[in-house]
Amino acid sequence: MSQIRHALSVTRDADFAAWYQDVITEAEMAEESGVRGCMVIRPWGYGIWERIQKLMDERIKAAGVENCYFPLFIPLSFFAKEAAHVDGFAKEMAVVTHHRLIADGKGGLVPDPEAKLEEPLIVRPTSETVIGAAMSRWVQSWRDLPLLANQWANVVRWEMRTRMFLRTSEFLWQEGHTAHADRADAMIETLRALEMYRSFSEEALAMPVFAGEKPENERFPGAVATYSIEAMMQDGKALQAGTSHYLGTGFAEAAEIRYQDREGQQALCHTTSWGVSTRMIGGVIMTHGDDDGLRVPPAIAPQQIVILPMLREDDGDAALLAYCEELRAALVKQSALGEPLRVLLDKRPGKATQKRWAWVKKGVPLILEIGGRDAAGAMVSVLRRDRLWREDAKVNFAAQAREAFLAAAAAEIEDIQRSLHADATARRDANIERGVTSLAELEALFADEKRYPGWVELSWSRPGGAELEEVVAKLKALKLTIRNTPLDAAPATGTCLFTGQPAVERIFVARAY
RNA sequence: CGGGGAGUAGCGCAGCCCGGUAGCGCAUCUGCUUUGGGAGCAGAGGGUCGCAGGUUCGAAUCCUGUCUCCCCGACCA
Repeated sequence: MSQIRHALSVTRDADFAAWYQDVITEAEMAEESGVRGCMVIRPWGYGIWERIQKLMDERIKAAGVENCYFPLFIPLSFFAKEAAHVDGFAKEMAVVTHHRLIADGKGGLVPDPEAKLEEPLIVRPTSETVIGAAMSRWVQSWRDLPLLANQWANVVRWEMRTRMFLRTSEFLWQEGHTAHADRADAMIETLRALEMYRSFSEEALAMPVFAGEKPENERFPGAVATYSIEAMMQDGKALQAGTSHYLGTGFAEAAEIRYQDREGQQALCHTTSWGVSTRMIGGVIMTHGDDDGLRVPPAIAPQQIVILPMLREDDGDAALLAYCEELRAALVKQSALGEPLRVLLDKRPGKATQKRWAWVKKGVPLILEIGGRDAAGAMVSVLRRDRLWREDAKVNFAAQAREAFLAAAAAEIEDIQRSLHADATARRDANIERGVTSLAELEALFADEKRYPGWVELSWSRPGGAELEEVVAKLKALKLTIRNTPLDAAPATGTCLFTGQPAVERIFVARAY
């Protein structure tokens, strides 16, 4: 087994952070842009994002939410209206202060002091405030509610430390914003969005997650309650992959989103917001990637099957290409996961082996290498990306009769989707410790700096305020954070290992990205 | 924002300490031979050494500033 010559130069075991960077580079997903914290998303990475967009957008629309678009720039005064919101974002904001450049006399350009804006504009870090302003115009009567809006957009947060896809200064996302007549209706929407994210993550990304409520210290600035989906990466750390917030009436008060109820009284709306971003792609890399690069779940793979003709640059190529084209045509008539198969015939010149390793690193689910003998004998040579190596350390090609392969291809694509999800779920569940009942046990578990043991699920008394701050500080000493209170957890048992009070619920505790 | 490391050909790097006019591997191109599983040999092309100043007869190399990236911390829907 050790003779396997992997496609990447860094393994996950040797250096997980370097491996993550290497996958992104080698799979040609994204690259440096030269602008601090901002990345160029290359076709393969953007193709995955387009798949995520398409499948998520269908779910959003199915829930009756309509897409719209709001400005990139937000007047500073809009933002200043909700105090907690300002506090949460003030330190990481890009601000536009001028509208013109002039020559500095040294061959460069500087902002023209004469062209200073009356009121600075901030580049949106999130759009609650602008969308709130629109909602206050759109909502007049109880008949206008609920108001369900979403936008696909880019946002900017000037983070101190950035990592490709996981935390970039600019990122792409969708943000849903809704207004409701009362708390109950808004909570239903908040939890609907959370469940949409949970099922999307499991079904489309094949990434198992726990959906639950964040502790009060982790709430979105200005929110009354914040919910998240949390995924476990292969290094055992947690990734918050999506959030849904119940905002109460605070934002409605700031933006004056009011309606006249059935009794003729003015009332404040209850609002929600929810979003997922390009961070999900980082989650897919760290959930499914291996030492040969990315493995893309078929549901979000820009191409699910790549056909590589073994071109010889001779007279036989024409017949070989005709066979491959005919194979492609037969495949795209089939459907898997509810959509036609996405199949690419890679006719570019070059050696088939080199092209093969490029596709392996990109993680395309099925690779077909077709030579002259396959064409003559009505055969295909099939390589499953999720089962790349044989026991003897050779690449795991399976020679199959063309007809047999065609009959099974769609099922095989669906099997890869299932298999990636099953593997990720098994790995996650094997790395959750549930037997911790005291702080001393928790500390002992994380005592070894070299070996991070994964997540801990434990029971606590859900302290708040100063008492919670103490708990957070104790966990911080172990580099741990509270991820969420899973909605489907077993009932809490015993006493809280932090406060000694009777436990009321279970939480996940983990290191996080 | 603090500490550490780095920026030299498309990619990965050496050269820097001790200034003398640009090098290696992979990739690319050409030719020949191979080729059913990550080919071999020979030859060729490609770089204002991150950027801006300074010192010097001369700077990839020394000095100052600045931008960007990576790691650790702080911060962080």
